[in-house]
Amino acid sequence: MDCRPFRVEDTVGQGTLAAVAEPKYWHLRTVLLRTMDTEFSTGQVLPNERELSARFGVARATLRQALDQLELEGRLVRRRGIGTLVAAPRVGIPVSGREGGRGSAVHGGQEWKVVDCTTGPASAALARTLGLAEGDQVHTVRRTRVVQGVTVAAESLHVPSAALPHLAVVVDGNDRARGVLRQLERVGVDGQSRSVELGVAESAEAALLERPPGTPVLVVTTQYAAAGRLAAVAVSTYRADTCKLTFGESGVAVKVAGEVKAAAVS
Amino acid sequence: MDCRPFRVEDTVGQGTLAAVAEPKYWHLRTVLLRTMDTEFSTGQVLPNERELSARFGVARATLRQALDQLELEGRLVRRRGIGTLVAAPRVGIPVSGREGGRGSAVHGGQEWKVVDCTTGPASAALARTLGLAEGDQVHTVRRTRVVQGVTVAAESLHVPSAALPHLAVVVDGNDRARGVLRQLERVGVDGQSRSVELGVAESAEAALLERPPGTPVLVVTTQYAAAGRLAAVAVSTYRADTCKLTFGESGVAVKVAGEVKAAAVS
DNA sequence: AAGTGGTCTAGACCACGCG
DNA sequence: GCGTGGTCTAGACCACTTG
Repeated sequence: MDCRPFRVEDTVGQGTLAAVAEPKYWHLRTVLLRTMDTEFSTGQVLPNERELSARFGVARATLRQALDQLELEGRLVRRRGIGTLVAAPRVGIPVSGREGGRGSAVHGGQEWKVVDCTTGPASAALARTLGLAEGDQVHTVRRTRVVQGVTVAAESLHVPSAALPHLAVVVDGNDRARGVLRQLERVGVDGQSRSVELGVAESAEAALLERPPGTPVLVVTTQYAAAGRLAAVAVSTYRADTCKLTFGESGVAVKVAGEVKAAAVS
Repeated sequence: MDCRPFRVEDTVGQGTLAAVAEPKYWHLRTVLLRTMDTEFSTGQVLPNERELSARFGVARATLRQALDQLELEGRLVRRRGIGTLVAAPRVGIPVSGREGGRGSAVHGGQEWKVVDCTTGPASAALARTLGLAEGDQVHTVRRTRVVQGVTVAAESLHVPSAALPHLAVVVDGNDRARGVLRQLERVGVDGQSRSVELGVAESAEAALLERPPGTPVLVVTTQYAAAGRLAAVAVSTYRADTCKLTFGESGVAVKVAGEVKAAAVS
């Protein structure tokens, strides 16, 4: 195929030496974005990088810089050996107490798949966030969140042993994980507080997310409280390329289905 | 100065042809991160890029790829003409109904600075999110959020004219903005629902945030409801490099001051 | 003027997916 | 084998800050 829509005139020259001399890659991004919106649809593959860079009269590295931006915005997916595809709009992923899975506060629904469960002394950083002394025993459940067949998040849930007095320590692996989660349910969770920040997936999480290391992720840190005390801390890393985190608050009964494109509302 | 801590042996060779042949830039990132954590402190400047790339025996572009990662994680700040600095830990920014400014639901506190206010027909995308017909009149208040002297966010608050029947239309600029905000207060807000996703700052927001275009941002979309109807939509872009968004829920009285480093809890 | 990060180039080779 | 994106190089020039 030829994929005519991309034309050289769009970017070359840039004639008007007015403006503030926008970088080439940024201008290129804008042109690509416009063309994608008007001439392409979800899942379609763009011309390959060598082709595009030639067509726009720039070095391949410069074109890639533009594609990097679009990928960060979740507008592109690049697959080695395949090509560059127009991405589907981001999926809204509920991250609220009442909505994940079956409605438990630690959202133990079927969306979550336990990877493993370990118990050991807390690192300095972890002890600090849990309000423990360094070296105190902590259960750690690693699990992934799978939505519509796609792994969208990896999580480490840390629970001080002291918070689960009735847990049989003999069981191991998935059984123990189940035990920890069930016990945590039983303890009851009064409330929670969360934070969201940008991060990159290290090798371990990256593998779980089926992405290369360095993949941008939204890091959600949740503190679960029980009886006024901190009962658990979860660190969840959501794939930033495909996820839009939603925090529903139950009082709202607005039934607007639309999605806001940040760009479109500027 | 010499900045000895960075040593060549850390990365060159990588001898063991075991492992999965980690990319150089990723390994470099790890080495830099470790050295920064142990030998440098907040605000300190690293050796310049040409120096570092020479010291590690890689091309400057490769070194920059590693620095790009660290910058995305908020560990580095690069200033043209100055150098590369170790960044301060991210600031926790409350994004909850009760915590911003003076406690109003649309957080009208002194942290927010109105930039301008316009009224005009809604674009197709905006009309959809507000549940209006395209072309319906909408007030748009642009403002920035300044925390401790730093502009951390830019926001566009969209309110359908129909939702504010008592607004005098004659006033303009800041007066109108104040009017819109006050009227919105008066209407009352029952609840709200939010989403967070990754984006990049376009030129307009980038300027407000005092960052170059393409800067990664956390896009927070908030829907405000009043009497069961959607009364307003706010699209806020927070600087991803410096901000950690916090969603406090009032029931939690946990007083743990610590911060979780995602990396440290893996 | 000197030093810094930011942009851009032209080319090479590698790792992956598919026919 | 071939085409794709991913990595890496060596070098050039520009834009910005500071003395």
